[in-house]
Amino acid sequence: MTYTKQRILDAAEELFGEHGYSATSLRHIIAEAGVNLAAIHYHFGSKQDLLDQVILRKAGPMNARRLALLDRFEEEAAPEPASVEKILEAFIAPAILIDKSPEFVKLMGRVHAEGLMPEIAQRNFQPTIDRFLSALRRALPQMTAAELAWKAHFSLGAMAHTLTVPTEIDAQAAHESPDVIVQRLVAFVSGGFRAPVTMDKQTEVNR
Amino acid sequence: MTYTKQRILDAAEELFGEHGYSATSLRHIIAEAGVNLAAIHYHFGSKQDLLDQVILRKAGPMNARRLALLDRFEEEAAPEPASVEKILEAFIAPAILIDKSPEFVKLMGRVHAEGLMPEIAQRNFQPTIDRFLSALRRALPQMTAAELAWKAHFSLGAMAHTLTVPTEIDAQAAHESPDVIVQRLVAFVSGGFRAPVTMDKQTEVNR
DNA sequence: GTCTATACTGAGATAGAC
DNA sequence: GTCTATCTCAGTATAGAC
Repeated sequence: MTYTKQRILDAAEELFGEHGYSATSLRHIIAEAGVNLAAIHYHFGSKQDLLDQVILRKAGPMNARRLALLDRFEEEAAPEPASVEKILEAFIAPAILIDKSPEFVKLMGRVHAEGLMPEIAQRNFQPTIDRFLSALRRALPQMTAAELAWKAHFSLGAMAHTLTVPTEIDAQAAHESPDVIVQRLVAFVSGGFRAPVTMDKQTEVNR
Repeated sequence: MTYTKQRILDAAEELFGEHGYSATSLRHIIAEAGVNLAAIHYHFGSKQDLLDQVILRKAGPMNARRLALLDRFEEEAAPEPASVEKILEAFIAPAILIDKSPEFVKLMGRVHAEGLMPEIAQRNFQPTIDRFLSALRRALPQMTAAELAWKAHFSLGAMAHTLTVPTEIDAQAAHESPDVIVQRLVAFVSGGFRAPVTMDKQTEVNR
């Protein structure tokens, strides 16, 4: 990897995380990186592809950490399946605690939030997601596939929203340590997973 | 309201919901609406202000419905406070079931997701949010303010993510009726709210 | 008051010289 | 590999027709 390419990736990670994807122009990035505009298109092809590369550079280690944690928790629980809490912790903690790099955490939150998770990244994440879904199926054998999929969807939403700047939270609460935030989020989504469904009646709203 | 202004609002609501805010150009909107480009700036000032007006046009009735439901549920439960489930249902259902207008539902999801909830809309939503937070405080008197704020934050994330196109869900599950989705989401976030916090130990990840 | 024609600035992208 | 110049299209601003 050339020096120029490296500088572009670093600047892009910082600026995308700080201001979001749309709000960051390639001209901001070249100013921060001290390179020429065309260099971005030479090395990456497009702004979208640059985002892909920024994500993929760190997503690999992040997902490896997730899978390692899941393996460990499953070993510790054997022969029983790992608990819902542990499985969700293995998925969530590496996303928030990744090597003390808050820029990347914010970036991942923004990428989820802006609906930009690109196909390339999606492909990269799919094996990890599949592995976690099958772990959850073992932990919750009575749950239907549709219900599991929805609960995973809700959980991803809660996680993504948490990764972005939490402006809705009191300033005080927002300054809690990442460890505490992980615990709060894991407890919340675990409660959601364990909650029973009540599908036997119309919603009250339509009475 | 002039005919031109009306046409612009309708076209903007449809296109913002369909393709997102950033991906929709003002020139797309004027083509759909059959008006002149400058008419947008005459009537609305800017693209951002146009989005504000699109949201405010329907947010008022939506929040009114939320508050009406909350009032009814609180009356029915009196003298006890309304249950967490009912409070959350009163908040979530109108966002998803709003007058059979899936375009606006998608738009609200995208606005939350792209982090665009503009200040004007924020001001418009704040009284409703405050009303619901105080209802939740009554339903969960033992919960600390920080914990309640975080759980509301997680719930908003799950809801916003759900409003967007649920590509991560199986095609089958995605075609469930809005009623069922409301029930699933209410059950999920209610479980999250009722889940106990376990703040008494370090996360396992750091061992 | 409403709307149109036109132009300005900055965005992402590309071709070609070096 | 890198840089200059240029293209198209975005949001925006304004002058003026009706």
